[in-house]
Amino acid sequence: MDNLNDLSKIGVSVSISLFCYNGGEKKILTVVNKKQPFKNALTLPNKIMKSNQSLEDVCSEILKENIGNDKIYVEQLNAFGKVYRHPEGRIIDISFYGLINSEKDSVKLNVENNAKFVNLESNLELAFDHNEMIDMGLKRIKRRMKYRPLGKNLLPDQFTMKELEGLYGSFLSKKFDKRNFRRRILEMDFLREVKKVQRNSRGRKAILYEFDPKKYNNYSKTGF
Amino acid sequence: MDNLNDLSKIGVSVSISLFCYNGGEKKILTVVNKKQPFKNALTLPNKIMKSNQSLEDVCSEILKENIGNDKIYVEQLNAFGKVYRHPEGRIIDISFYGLINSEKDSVKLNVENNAKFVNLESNLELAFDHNEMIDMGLKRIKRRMKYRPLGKNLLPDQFTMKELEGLYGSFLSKKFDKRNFRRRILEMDFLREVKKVQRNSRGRKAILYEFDPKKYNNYSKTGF
DNA sequence: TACCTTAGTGTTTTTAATACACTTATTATA
DNA sequence: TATAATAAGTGTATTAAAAACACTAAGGTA
Repeated sequence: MDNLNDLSKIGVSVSISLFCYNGGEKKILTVVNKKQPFKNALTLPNKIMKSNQSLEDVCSEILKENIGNDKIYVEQLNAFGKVYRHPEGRIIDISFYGLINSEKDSVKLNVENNAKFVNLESNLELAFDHNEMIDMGLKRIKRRMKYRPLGKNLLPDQFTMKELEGLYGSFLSKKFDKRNFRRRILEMDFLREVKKVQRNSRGRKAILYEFDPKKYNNYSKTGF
Repeated sequence: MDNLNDLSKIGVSVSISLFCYNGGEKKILTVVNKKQPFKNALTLPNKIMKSNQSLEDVCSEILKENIGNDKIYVEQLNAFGKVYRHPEGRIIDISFYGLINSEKDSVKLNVENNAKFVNLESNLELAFDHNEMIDMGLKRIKRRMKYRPLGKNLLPDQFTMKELEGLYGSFLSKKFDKRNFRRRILEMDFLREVKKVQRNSRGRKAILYEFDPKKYNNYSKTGF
């Protein structure tokens, strides 16, 4: 790379679409942009990569900075490299998505950055090409959950079948038949019963489940 | 990006795993590396990105340089960003894969680069993390062909059902039952009959098919 | 204790996937 | 020119998976 300096007027940034699912709602972590031309616009948390860092290092940094916790499941999505995608210069972005449960995972939102989880509604508008990144993240999750288990990172440690069904229904935009859903999930055999609890003020107690870590991880790697 | 210059001692390269399928064999385009420490080793064709280029522009450049034709189907695979992945400096690579049919698509192999298609055998060893890239490409193709049609870019314009079956069998490492395969493919309804031809020195004539471009493209976008 | 609310359960029907073997068309050659 | 050899093409029965569907059980409240 004799001429790396000439060629390297390209900055590399990493951004994360950090999804969370709370109270039946899909949310995403946003920060407020500090610079013109998108000053005060919402963006995905992101950071310029430094030459001594790996992509995962930058993810860690972004997560620590914005939620004070980098023990979060992330996966690479896509590189965004259009020439004029960033108004301040030539910056390509390697986009990741992550999954979090904001009760179970410790989260200290960075006040300075105005970090917050906002509802994933269709009218949510982020600066740059960040909407595209979210869409890609959602698509990836949708596809992934058809052949791998999902929930460990998005749900609390223990949950009812109805809550799991709600999660699947929410991400797949689909209403499940609860009998068929329950049967299919239980056949996959990665859940174990914990106990029964009252989930609502009245009505029958629901069975609480948790993921069997070994089985969950196996399926997570190899798919069904 | 006040400090883009400090931070930007990261080079960005693009590489392509260009797959081709000829005579029942999967092949991949390789070039011979010219610099130490991997001098003379086989690598994937790749190029440093310049700041006025998009990722796709670099792909075009790589393709033109090595096969003299950039009208090739490519899709982004993954960014590779380990700190020491490249011995000459800090370079992250955005890896693409592509599909080509070397009869139908015009190909002028770059002699200077020693560009050639080599058989995809398990003992093929490339420099850098390029084997990882190929593996990822193959996995992606495998997954993709389960819910989208495949073949348009890898087969000649007209082909027999047996040839299509061979392609699927080769990429999925699976032997198909020819009756079931034929039924499934024809039900998907993206092929049309052209005529019958003698494919071998003897035996019954085979039906030649071609892809119906509209239907193929629809399924290609939306999946089955 | 009756009634309202929520959780949990089985069976039937439909659809998709798999397994399986012979017939037809054509060429080579006896 | 008949026949043996080769390759292409075809249909049905079985099995497995997905979808449709409605009642019973448990607990709280009035």
